[in-house]
Amino acid sequence: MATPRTDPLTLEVVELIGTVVARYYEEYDEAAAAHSLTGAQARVLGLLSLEPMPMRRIAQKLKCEPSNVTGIVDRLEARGLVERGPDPADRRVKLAAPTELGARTAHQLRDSLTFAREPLAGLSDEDRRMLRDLLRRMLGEPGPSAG
Amino acid sequence: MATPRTDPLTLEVVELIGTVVARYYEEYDEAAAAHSLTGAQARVLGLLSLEPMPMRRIAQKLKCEPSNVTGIVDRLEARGLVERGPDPADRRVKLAAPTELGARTAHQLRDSLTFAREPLAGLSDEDRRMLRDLLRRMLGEPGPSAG
DNA sequence: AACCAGTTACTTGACAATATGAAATATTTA
DNA sequence: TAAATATTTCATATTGTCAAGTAACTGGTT
Repeated sequence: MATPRTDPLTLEVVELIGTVVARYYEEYDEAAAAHSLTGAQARVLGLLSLEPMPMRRIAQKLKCEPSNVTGIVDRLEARGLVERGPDPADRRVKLAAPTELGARTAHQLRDSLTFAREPLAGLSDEDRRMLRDLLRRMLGEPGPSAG
Repeated sequence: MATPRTDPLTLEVVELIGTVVARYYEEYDEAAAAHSLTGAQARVLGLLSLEPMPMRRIAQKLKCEPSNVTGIVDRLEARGLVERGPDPADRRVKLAAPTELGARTAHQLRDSLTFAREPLAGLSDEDRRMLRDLLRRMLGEPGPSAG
């Protein structure tokens, strides 16, 4: 296990990633707050705006207990952003889906995530491609060349 | 406002960063849980292991209300990981510092953050330098060439 | 020096949101 | 029928905000 724990270059990259993570969360919560949503609520609403899904799957995506999702969806439903409907294939399951208002809110939320866009605007296309490839390799994703 | 919201390359990089963020938090919380610490507790302990500081400064670093820090440090103190001491220069201030056990725990925690190291191990030195420079520019940091 | 107003640091209390885990209900599956 | 699954409810802990309270510092005045 000769992992290079003290390699200064690695440490610096780790710290930079930590900064990226912190700023990402900060901006995400700010954007959510601008719509009077908590971070968790915004995340669930964003998930559902891509695709309605059962409560259990939300819990899996969020990596939390299903009982926790009940409360979050309750609050979103109370605000008219999400609706619970039956699953025709399984009467135990409840499918959560955004209302029209919820879909609009999710769209606005996505638009207001400036962090993603603005700093990247400072990079050239070439830079962005490079960054994409490095992140892909870091995450162990195959990338299109392997597909 | 001609922000390129739909530029596919930008969107992909944004999504990759989102994945990095998610994995970072996941591993951080796992590492913390392995020491029976919550994420917030681990973050505060990590902060203090770099440098003891007043309660207020912890709140600033965490971007939360000082009253919140009181509870987190209370719990860390109850477990013998952190101690509150007086600030000789200002008797209103309480300096939080890790105990020896706390310092050891923080060190182990840092060591178990494999996400930081392992994926980076898949990158060459050249790659890491490139990633560092791109992240730096993305974050609007000057970098050493400007220092 | 003493005093007083305003500010600052921290804590406490009330409350909401998030999170877990155990137990209950309804439904599906074998 | 028995076991497993999806969801909810309840008890409880943590995290977070805000308002109020206490202690201590600061600056300006005598």
